[in-house]
Amino acid sequence: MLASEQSRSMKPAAAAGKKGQKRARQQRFAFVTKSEVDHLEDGYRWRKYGQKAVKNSPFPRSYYRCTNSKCTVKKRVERSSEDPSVVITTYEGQHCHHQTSFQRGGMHFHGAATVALAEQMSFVSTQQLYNLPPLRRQQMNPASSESAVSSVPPSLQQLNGGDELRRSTSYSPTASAVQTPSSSLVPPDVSFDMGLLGDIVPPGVRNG
DNA sequence: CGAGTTTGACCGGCGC
DNA sequence: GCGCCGGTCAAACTCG
Repeated sequence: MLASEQSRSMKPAAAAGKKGQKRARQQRFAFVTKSEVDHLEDGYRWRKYGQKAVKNSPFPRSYYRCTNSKCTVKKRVERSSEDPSVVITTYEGQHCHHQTSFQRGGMHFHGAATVALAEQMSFVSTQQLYNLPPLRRQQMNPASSESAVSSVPPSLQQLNGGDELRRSTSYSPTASAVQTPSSSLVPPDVSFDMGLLGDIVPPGVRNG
């Protein structure tokens, strides 16, 4: 019986393979989205492959993967311990394909905007977003957690509940002191060629 | 029947 | 060296 358990021999480097270059290869960007649902419809198909309870938050963290075998994009979804209505979504990697399901009538395109935005920002030097100091999970006092929430621009907290996404969507450095102005949400350097957004989000909505 | 979700167990790295 | 924690896989279960 135990043999079956041993037969697992899971993939090395797969489990917490944070061996410097082993990971940290794909671009990552975190979002702070004000939403009641964890799983935001972004036009892509995600498959949940794990869920874990984290220390900083009473809410579990969900791990999603793109159903596309060619796509190695991963998504981490967790709620803010301070604001249960705030969902922190961390994307890792880039989609090598277009949205898979658009015919879904119930799709909330605001989520699509989120990801589209993410893709656009993906080449904004993710490292900049993750410019956080070498603070592991040690001194992760609740205060640090607040820092993450604090990084949320006031515009987020003032959302009324209708058109929140376009303003609540903001990449957060995750517990970092790197305060990024909302205006940076759409850096002028980035060619917002209406790539995905233009396809998903109406011009009016993109009015950052 | 297939795809997706759920849950438990395990690994690997890091901190102390 | 040990313990803790995050991250991933795999099998089982559920729903369409």
